[in-house]
Amino acid sequence: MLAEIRRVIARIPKGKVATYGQVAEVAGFPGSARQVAWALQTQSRAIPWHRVLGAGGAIRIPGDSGIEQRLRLKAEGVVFRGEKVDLTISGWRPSSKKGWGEKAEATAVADIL
DNA sequence: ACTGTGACGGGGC
DNA sequence: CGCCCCGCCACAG
Repeated sequence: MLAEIRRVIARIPKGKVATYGQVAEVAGFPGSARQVAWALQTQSRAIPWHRVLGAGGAIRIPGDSGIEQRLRLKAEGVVFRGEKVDLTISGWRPSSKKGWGEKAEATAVADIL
């Protein structure tokens, strides 16, 4: 479980973000968003933790880490609309077939921090 | 085995 | 917006 979740998060391209629920679903555990959050707390040092947000593009991390997350995301070009991220622009669309979807996918893993 | 706790999410009001 | 409730699941007591 932890491994799958970690793999999915590692695929999120720089400049894009995914939600806890989305990660859980793609990882094969639909409905288990909490486990994604749990995974992040223990694995945060090995994956792009800052690219995972709550539903609607909201930062759910309390305290300074939340501030840090916002800074990191802005730094990589993620578009904010108020306190939340504009998912229609910066939301990650896994293996979207065509259209105005995603281009990079392999660009992610390398640039973690 | 049982209960409480969340970096969660969706639905209803 | 905010609040409540319910489903979810690994983990700590």
